[in-house]
Amino acid sequence: MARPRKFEEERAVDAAMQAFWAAGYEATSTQDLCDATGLGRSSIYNAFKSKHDLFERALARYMEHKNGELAALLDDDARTARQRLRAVLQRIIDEEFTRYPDGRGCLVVNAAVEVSSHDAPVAAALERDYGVRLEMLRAVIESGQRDGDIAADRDSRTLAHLLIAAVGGLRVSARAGVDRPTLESVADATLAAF
Amino acid sequence: MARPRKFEEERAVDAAMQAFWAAGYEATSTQDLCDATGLGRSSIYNAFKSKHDLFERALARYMEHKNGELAALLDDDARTARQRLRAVLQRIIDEEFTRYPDGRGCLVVNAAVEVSSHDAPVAAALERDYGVRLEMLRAVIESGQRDGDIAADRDSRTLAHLLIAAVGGLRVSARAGVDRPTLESVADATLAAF
DNA sequence: CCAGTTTTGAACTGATCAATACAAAACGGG
DNA sequence: CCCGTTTTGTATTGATCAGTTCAAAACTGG
Repeated sequence: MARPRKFEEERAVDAAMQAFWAAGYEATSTQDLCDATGLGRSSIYNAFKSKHDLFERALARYMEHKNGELAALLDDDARTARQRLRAVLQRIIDEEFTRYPDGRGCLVVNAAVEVSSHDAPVAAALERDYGVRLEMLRAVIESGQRDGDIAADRDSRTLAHLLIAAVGGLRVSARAGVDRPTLESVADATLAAF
Repeated sequence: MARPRKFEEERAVDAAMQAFWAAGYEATSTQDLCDATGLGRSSIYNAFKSKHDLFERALARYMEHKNGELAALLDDDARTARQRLRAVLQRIIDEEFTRYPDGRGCLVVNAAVEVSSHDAPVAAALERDYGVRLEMLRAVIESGQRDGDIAADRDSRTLAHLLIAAVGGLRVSARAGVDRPTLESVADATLAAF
């Protein structure tokens, strides 16, 4: 064959993801991507078509990772459906204030706001990802409705959409400077709609 | 004195606001600002310190305008408090799908997500603006509680925070591709928490 | 150890970035 | 009408932008 690649493509995508996540798409230069990945420009442009292509890969990887975390949160058999939904909201708050205290937020939300309207492939990826999360949440909500934990007369799809919107709302509010105890009371109040 | 300015500063800020709103802060170049305002570079840099300064002015103007619209919506004496809150959510949906069908969304949300974490003065402006909206909504919610329209045992501040979060959530969901009827049912479901 | 293929680093592309320099043009008070 | 001030258009700054070129280095199957 030939000379093997010295880096793992996944590691590079991970590093690029961190860069895009921390600074946004436009504000991340190709030089930033070289620094973040530790690769030269040739290596990056050899492995990926363009900055945009690398962003799509980074976004897809983020979605994969975060949806795995969401599935794990929703799989907790020790909790009621309602408690699981509350745990999802709590996770968002923990991310915004503890896990990522630098204010980077969520790459999916950032991409939806910063790039989706100017970028059809990214918009399509976001729409697909939304559908995945919707189905995960709908399944949990319906199980809660069977258990009598969540009002059975409400449309489970609508409630799933509502929970996703609540996640987005918490994230935007956190970026606007709302403090943690306030967001926790907002999360509690949100569940009153379920 | 001397030669008078041929343009009105407010008009220039308005035009810049449109540009930032449509494309985002990073993606708007100073040339774009010249094109949008119809001014030369010298005129812009003579009237404003920098691109960043012009952005702050544009953001402030946006907030002023939008908060005026919000006040008008909340002042409708013919509606109950709950109906006014629903009208606020409906306005967001109408903006996202009808008024601004190009997907530009809300400049405040865009700024919160794209720039606030890297930009202290913008973050401070967003925080102040949040406080203004919070007080307007809290006043309406408390009047609804006096009328028996909104459950009086809930904390009015928390409900106001919740409504602002709902606005942010609707906007993010709209950017992620959720359709209009779905968002309207989400808006209805949100009010079940009040 | 060599032929053939791929990766890599460094230099470089033209374009565009935000911002400035400077002089000519345009004005108002006297 | 003209002096002093401000605005404006043009040209330009050095830096950085995303992306390419190209040859040397690195590797593997034979």
